[in-house]
Amino acid sequence: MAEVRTRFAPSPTGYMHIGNLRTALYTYLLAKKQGGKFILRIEDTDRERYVEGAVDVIYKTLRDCGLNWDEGPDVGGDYGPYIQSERMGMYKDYAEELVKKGEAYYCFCTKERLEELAAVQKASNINPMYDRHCRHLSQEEIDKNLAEGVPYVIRQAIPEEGSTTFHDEIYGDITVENSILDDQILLKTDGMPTYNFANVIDDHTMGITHVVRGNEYLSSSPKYNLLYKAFGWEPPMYIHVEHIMKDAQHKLAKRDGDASFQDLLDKGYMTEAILNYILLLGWAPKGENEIFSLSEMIEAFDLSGISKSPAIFDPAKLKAINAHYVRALPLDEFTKIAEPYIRETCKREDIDIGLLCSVLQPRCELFTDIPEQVDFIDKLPEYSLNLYVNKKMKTTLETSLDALKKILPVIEGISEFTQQNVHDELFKLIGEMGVKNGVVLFPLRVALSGKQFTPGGGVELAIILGKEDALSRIKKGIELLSAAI
RNA sequence: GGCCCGUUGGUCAAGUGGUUAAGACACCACCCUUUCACGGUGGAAUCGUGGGUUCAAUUCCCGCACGGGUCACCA
Repeated sequence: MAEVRTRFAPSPTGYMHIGNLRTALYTYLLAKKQGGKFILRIEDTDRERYVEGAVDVIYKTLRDCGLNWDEGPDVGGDYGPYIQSERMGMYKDYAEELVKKGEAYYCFCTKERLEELAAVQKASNINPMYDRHCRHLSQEEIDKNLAEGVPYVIRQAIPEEGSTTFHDEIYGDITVENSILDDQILLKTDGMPTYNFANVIDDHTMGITHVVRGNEYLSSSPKYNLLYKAFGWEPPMYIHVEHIMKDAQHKLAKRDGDASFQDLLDKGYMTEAILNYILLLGWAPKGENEIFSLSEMIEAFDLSGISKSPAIFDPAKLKAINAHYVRALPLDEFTKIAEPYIRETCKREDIDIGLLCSVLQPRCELFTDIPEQVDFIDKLPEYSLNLYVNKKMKTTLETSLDALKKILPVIEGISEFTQQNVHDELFKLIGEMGVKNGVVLFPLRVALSGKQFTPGGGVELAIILGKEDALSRIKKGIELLSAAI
């Protein structure tokens, strides 16, 4: 079997939708799984939509994700150029070849006539389709128009009868009647190919064997097949993938705020987690494992796992996967990434970042949550005394006050303020008091942080804050509780 | 509207002509614990609907409903 060649062919919009990224991922995996080539082609035939710097967004996203291409605009290859606008010369020739074969024809219809036609069809409840007015023009008329420089397009001559079947690897054989297929435009008035035409030419001339693309192309695939047939070419294998939805009836769209790779990055998700999650959105592994590195994905990926129905994007699951990756990070790496987030709200220089990170990591799902988690360190927030009351711990305002009063001299008495010493002394106190750990440690944690949830327990917080600050916060707690009781 | 595609717990989903219908996330309970989290154990929760075929249908066929896609000189 010939070498597998797949391609990712985005148009440069400056925005990488995660649905597109997922398509790129599947395309990449499909090629790599079979030791084939993954090709990047930029489809920029729409000049009006050109966005400065958009190609770089594509490069950067793909590279960050590790989806490195074997051939492409910047790395070259034997099938270039890899930017559609640089391949302009060839499309016209191919279109004219089709005209000669009788598989396509010149159309001189004006925009006005087309609009009128569409209006009439719509009014009479007929499906809007080109009426093939120019399909039967005499050669004299055609030559005359051409000679006079009348603007024209080239349209595909769809067979007037019969049906067309194409095969999709996910959906199987799909058959449609030719009578419902429009004589679509192949070459525009400006000489540029339409997407549908350029795609076929490019895929064929680049030797693409498998086409992975969004489900929206399912309906136009018969026309693609007819085009391949008209040229006498072998069509590629088609793999159509369903959309990623925001909910049951809406696709995940730009305005939803988390539709692009960059949006997700901005929200604090890790690249590996995003890639891992989108892999699972529309593809199911054979085993029970759901966590995959890129190389593991290549190993595990197969077409049979691709879903036929749309998948709803679930931020909760993404977050869970992200948490998995955060926890799997070596501590020093976690620290490196977490520090800037910590510094957003915690400016104190005298704290032990290493200790803070070691307790923070298991409680961190998203890096962007960190600023809020550590904001109590610089300044004790105002807090509700209700925090001291915990049914399960059996703590009340009274027991908390009592505990804090007993903790105070113990902390004061520790000369070498280390985690070990603080731990030992407090547990000695707990032993003397004959109570459960929580009765002492729970109020301590509250007094030190003023928060319900904290990175670490009372001992760790005391060390992070330092003896002096810890003492003043305990005193503050005693003061508040005394006043309330 | 025509045509095409789809429909298994709240979400992602595996799977089968006879199964206790996997697993993950979320949820609930309990355990562990220095709170929360992490970890562990357990729980609740699913085959859209109506017909047919069959000894047997979630699985095969048809209709219906619902959802999506598409019908551009956009890609």
